[in-house]
Amino acid sequence: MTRRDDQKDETRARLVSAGAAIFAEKGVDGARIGDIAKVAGVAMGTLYTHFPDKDALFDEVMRVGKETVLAGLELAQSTHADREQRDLVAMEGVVAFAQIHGPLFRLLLSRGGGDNPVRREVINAITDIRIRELRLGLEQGWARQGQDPEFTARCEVGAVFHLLDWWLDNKDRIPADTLARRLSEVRRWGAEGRLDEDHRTS
Amino acid sequence: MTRRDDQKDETRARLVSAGAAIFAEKGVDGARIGDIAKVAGVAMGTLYTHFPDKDALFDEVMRVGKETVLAGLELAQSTHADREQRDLVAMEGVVAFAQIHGPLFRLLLSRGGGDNPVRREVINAITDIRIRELRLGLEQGWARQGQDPEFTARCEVGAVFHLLDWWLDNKDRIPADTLARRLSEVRRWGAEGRLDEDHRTS
Amino acid sequence: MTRRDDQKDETRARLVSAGAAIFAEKGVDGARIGDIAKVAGVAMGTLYTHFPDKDALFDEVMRVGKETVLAGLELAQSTHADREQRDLVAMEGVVAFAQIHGPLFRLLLSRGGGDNPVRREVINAITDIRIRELRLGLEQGWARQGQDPEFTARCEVGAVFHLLDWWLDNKDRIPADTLARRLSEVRRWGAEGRLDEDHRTS
Amino acid sequence: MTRRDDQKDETRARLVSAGAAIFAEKGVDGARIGDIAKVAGVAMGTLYTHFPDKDALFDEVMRVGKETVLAGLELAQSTHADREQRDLVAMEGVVAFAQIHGPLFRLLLSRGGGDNPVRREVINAITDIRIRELRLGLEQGWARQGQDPEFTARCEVGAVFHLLDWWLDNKDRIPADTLARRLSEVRRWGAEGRLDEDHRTS
DNA sequence: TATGAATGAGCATTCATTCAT
DNA sequence: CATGAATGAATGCTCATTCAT
Repeated sequence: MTRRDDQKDETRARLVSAGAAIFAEKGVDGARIGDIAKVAGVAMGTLYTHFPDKDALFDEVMRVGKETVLAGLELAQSTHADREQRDLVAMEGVVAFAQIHGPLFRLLLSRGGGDNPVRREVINAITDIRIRELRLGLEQGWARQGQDPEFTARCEVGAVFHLLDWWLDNKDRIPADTLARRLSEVRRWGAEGRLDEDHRTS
Repeated sequence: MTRRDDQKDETRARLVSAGAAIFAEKGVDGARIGDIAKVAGVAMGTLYTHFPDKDALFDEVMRVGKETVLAGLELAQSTHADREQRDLVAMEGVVAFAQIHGPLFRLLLSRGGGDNPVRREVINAITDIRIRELRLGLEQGWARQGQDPEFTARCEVGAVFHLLDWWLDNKDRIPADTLARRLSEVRRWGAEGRLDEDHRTS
Repeated sequence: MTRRDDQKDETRARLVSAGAAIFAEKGVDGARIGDIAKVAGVAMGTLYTHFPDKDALFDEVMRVGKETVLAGLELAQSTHADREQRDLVAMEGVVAFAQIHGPLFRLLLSRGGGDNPVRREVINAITDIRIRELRLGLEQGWARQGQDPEFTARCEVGAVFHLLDWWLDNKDRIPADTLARRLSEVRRWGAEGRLDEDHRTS
Repeated sequence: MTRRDDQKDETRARLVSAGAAIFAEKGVDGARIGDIAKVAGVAMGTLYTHFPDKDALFDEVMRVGKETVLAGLELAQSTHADREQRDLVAMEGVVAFAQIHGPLFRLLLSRGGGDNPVRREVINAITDIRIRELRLGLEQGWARQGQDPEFTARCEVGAVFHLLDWWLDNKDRIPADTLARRLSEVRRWGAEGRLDEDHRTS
């Protein structure tokens, strides 16, 4: 890869990043190409040497966001053998993502972005991971019997994302690590019907 | 109130209704004044004899939506003396609202509408009602001890709205009354830590 | 004439008066029918029961203004036998008109009103009166010999109207009666080439 | 300054020029952006890459007009040492300006343009130049004693501009050079109270 | 490839005029 | 006749997209 290709990729990445910021703040229809270019530090025309039009940039922003989120989740899944630890790490990961990429988090996972299909894909992917876990739990006996794994999973996802959305505007109310711990407790209570002594909310 | 004033109010109401439909479908920036006028069955100029501009119509749509939602909730609160019954009626009400005003529900309560302050007001108002209930429950002993009422309430609200949002695209999966029952179970489990035998999910 | 006709004429007169004010302030294109109706204290539709359209109202405003100005001038002409007295009265009349109908004065006689034909008619009528006087003066020997009456008349008219226009924004600089006296001196100097001792500027 | 910047300036200049023509003909409110763009030979949107809105273009038209007029006047002032010659050159200059930029002349100096502040600035600037000359004349003895320089100057300006305005519609009545000569005679008579033999109107 | 001036279709908004009451 | 809500053509302005440099 030549220096020129590097620069091209760099410019493209900055456009995607700027697009994420502006799309997240204003929505697709509210976003201005000129604003995105300005934030990216390039001329408006440059955007069109990398993407055919506004919608293509938006799609790319969503695609990159999706990959980032799913990669993070996969990492959290693969890290620990212990279930409770793994859950906690997963929640810490999602809290960190929300903290770092606030607007992108909202675009992808809470509100914003409207009916975008990629948004559904991400949420479904996350939900499916949890559904599989819960099914395994029912088999292995650690999951609360009688529950519908899909229903439980969607409740969890809704609760977690809604709380993170609220937290983004109220970060001073709860520290990030406390929030992650509480979220993993919520999930355990919903999934297993018990709270581990060590992590019980004081 | 003369016949003429009646007609004026009627026209205004049709504009708000049409605005709700179009704004909910396309968002503020995506909505076209011409589409709203067409749906309302009036000329484009008519909109401007009732509202100074597009944003003012949007604000009014949100305001009316907020009042409708809160009025329905208050009604559900005041109806039954028995807590479980009251909860079920409340969930039936919110399911019915989502079913009838699908797009408006999303605009006000799930995604869409972006950062609108009225949206926050509605969600906070609903959350506050639940927080007060939970505090009462802690005093009266029926609520699960050790919980943070605000945290529980936000989890519930997130779970319920997320599920309703999902259900709007998957109505064939669960009948409305079953959904309402399950939602009230979710809330009971989260708040009280028990499930009544009669309503346990099969 | 019945009471109803009286009222009709009254309404019409108020529309013309309001039109004069708004047209003078904003010009024909800048004037808003709604503003004129508001100033006249009637509904917008009422305007159209008296005049076919905006231009017709403007024409009427100009026509009435022209008649008022010319009637005042004719009055001043016919009042006094003595030439100097007559001139002074004429200037006093035009100063009074500018003072009372400031905006209308500008519309008709100085700036504003654009290329309106009535405006030209008024100015030409006023100029013609003076041209006839000057021709008489050349015959009778009191007018400065060698002058072109038309040229002199136009200079006088331009000077007088320009000064009045300036005075309207600077009424505190010169009292109305002093202004009228000075204007008649200017005209005498231009026409006769002499200043009467009694009226010389102090 | 690159070729590209040159083109941008060229476009801007054409917009100002076209704006002058259309504004002068129709007034600010009567002017159509589409007409200005058509005359300038550019697309409507181009106007907005150079000026924020219609009023800003109008302001620029007036500003450029003011500079042009004042530059011409200054040039005439500085050219000749002899007072009578200088006056004649000044009048020839203003007649030429009216002849070449007829509508702009009216916009800036006679009627049109309404209450525009730049219009006042130009007229006041021109008047002030003459006031200073007359004060000098009173000191040096060549000006008619007993006059108020400000009053005289305003009369002159009014007379000259009114005659030029009339002349624009009646160019066949008087040749341009004769007009300039007569205007300078008018000014000399008003200011000095004498007419030079050589230039006396035949 | 990068630029940004130019483009022009698209849109929100205005406002003279109409007409049912 | 008076009213003012409704009308819709006209207009100013926006902004995604193009293209000459």
